[in-house]
Amino acid sequence: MSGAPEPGYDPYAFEPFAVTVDLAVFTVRGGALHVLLIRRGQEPYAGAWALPGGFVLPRESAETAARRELAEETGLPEQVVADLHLEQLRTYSEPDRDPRMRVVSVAFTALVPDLPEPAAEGGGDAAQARWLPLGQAPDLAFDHAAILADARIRIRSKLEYTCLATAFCPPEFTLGELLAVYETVWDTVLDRPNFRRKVLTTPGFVEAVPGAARLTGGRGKPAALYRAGPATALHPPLLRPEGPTR
Amino acid sequence: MSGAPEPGYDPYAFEPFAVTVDLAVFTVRGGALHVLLIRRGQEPYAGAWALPGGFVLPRESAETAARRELAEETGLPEQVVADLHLEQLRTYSEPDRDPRMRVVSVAFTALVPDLPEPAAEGGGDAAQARWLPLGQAPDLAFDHAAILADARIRIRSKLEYTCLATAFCPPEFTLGELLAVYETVWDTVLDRPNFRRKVLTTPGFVEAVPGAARLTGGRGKPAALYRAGPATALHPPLLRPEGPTR
DNA sequence: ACAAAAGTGTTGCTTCTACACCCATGA
DNA sequence: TCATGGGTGTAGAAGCAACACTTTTGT
Repeated sequence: MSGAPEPGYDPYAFEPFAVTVDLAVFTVRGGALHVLLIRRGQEPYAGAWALPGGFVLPRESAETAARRELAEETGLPEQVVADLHLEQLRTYSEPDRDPRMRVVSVAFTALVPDLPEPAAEGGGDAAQARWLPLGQAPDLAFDHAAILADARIRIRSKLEYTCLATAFCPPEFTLGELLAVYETVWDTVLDRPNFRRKVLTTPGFVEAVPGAARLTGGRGKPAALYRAGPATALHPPLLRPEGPTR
Repeated sequence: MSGAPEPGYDPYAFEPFAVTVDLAVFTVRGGALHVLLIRRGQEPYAGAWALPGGFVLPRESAETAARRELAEETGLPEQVVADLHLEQLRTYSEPDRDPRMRVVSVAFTALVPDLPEPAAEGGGDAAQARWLPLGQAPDLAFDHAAILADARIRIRSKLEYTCLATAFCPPEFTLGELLAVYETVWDTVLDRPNFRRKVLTTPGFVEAVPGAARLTGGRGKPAALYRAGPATALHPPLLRPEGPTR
């Protein structure tokens, strides 16, 4: 930024802006990508579904506000919210995106493992918080449908060149579970042996948990367990097939 | 966002936020990456260099404000500003990033071809606008050094998997010029024949201008001319070498 | 003739893809 | 013993890196 408002630095010289945060929090559950939504308890859009979020307080950064609102509005466990990897998506600033007043919203994306349904009784304004599958997402308040669409595009391409997919998995996971994350988010079918090799030969993507194994589908050979490794980028990337394979 | 301020919708109920935009506009000139900076004419940081930018007006989106401020503060040609590809970098919202008041800033990145020095006399608050090489960038006002660093990281990786490099080139360019863009931004040396093949075999990256050729260094064989093609993504990507080759 | 820059060809290596096949477990 | 999911092997194709070599211009 640069330059001051012409009359000087009077903070009240302009029509004020409100600054909010919105969160697109995703998880993979039962072969479908789900997003965490709340049902609004107040006007405008009372009763409609919306992304969790809310106003940034005077002494907060957007990141801090995002974490606070997520904890308040959804029943996500304390620890999950604290450790969450939040990533800025972009900022939405169209003048009429909120009917009340001028509201600029900083949108974030986050990925979490499949968790139990959040406590139905969130605090704050949210009457209800639920995971809903993207395929049958209801109409959303404000411009949240657009934000959600942008967030989905972002995470789809992020899986290609980052190690973020492990964020969808519990602390210890099988390669089959990791594969399912990719297949679900990309809506494709990947070759299991090749996927396996790619993941294991990328240094730092995953680390084996020695000796550990787990049965997944009830049947079949128990699968070895892995933890997320220290790597964050995927070089070279894991490209998704172009044609819709599914 | 969701939920209203507790007392209702009174826009003045909270300490107001100001919303600004900041722009990191890059060009490649003489083998060095340059950024467009202005010298501030007012307090705070009067006399210091800063990224161009300014306040978002009540009826503007951040994108509109960015374009307007860029036109006002720097002498960039009308047409260049209108056609510019602006991309949001991220939003900076630390509470004390501006000493005057609470200011949240939406940062943008843009790439332009090597242009003549902007008119020294920008309008608005900017006393002066200049291209400065990144290597010898001065201290910047506010948190602009951090924004600039983030922007640089972003464009470096964007060259890998998008066709954005052509935005640094004039409408018609040689492959040698495009190569120079990559080598400058990445600070590496690339193999010319391999680079050439990669660019030409990526559908839609560049289009040949039939029959056209241009002498570049004064000497040597005239180079064929190309235009930017319709493609925007680079699949598969053009990965930069890891070790600092230069 | 020489230097400089553009452009072509070739070879070997690495990576990816497709698919066949074996292993461990529950029903 | 069969179905199911985990895991290994391999041959062909594709892509990439390195480098030798040809072409066209100005001096």
